[in-house]
Amino acid sequence: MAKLHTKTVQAMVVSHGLKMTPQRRAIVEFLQSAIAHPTADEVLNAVNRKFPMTSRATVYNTLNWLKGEGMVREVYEGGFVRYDPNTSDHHHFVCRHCGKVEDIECSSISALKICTLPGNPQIEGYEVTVRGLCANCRKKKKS
Amino acid sequence: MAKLHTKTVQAMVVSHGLKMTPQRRAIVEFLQSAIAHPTADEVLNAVNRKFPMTSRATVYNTLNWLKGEGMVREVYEGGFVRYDPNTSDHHHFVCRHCGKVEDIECSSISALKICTLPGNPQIEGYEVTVRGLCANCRKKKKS
DNA sequence: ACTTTCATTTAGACAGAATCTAAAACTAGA
DNA sequence: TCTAGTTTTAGATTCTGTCTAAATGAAAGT
Repeated sequence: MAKLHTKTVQAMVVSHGLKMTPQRRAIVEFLQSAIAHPTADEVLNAVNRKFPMTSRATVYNTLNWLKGEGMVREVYEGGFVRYDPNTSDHHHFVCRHCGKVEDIECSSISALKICTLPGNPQIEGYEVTVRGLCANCRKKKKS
Repeated sequence: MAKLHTKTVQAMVVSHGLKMTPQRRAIVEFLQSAIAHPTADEVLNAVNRKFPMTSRATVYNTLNWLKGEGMVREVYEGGFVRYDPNTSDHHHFVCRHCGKVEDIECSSISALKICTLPGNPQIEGYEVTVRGLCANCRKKKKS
């Protein structure tokens, strides 16, 4: 599964009869370069550094569209909605102390065996949130 | 681990030098009887049916206190914060069609083996969100 | 049962996040 | 270049959640 890519977005935009704009491009590019999981506000600030007049509405429209197309994931942790540009199958680690959200490769976790669930729903996937103390906070606590 | 229980809450309240009020009781009772995972607003509406003057602040205060005491869990799905009165260790199933959130017993899922994560953080627990089509939506799609 | 104390409730103000609107600007294709 | 139709923008609006100060009410002692 591909990570968020400008070309992919461009193609997606065109195939939907939409238009590629500098703002959309800037949003996508920021998301690509983001190491962490930015909030909508962080995206807005970042894009504003490039296009000082970008409005909140544009950022939300674009994020929601990307979400709808499955090109970003929404992650809610510590009372904030964050956007995750990594759409490849993966899980999350959340630090209970600093609140940081880190990606976990699928391969770091054993596959889940899900037995029959009540009602027998159709299972399409799953994601795991691991909680604990991140390396940094762990070190700080010790010293 | 116990589910939310009026007696437990009563004891907890007293042991903290707090006071048991009809509003708190109504909130707890509604959470107990809730099959689904109500939003703060749904709690407010439900409690207002019994005590028409209950204010938003009271509901949030109580929910936050219960959360702080570990007597309810916060769950975020479909853009909404929900409250889960089931504090026993369990996971969630989310229907991609109707958005319903259902509890999954721990025993329905095989234990996870988490290999060494980058940075070697201290792992304290994990929760799983299974996604798919619930029994109801599955039936409707077929017909 | 009465009083006192102090937590709690209330309504409404407030703050922040997200959505909506209508007019202006722009993209992309002809 | 021109045009049609999408997108952007600023600001208004809505919604969630928090805060405040005044009024209320629970619980313990009398």
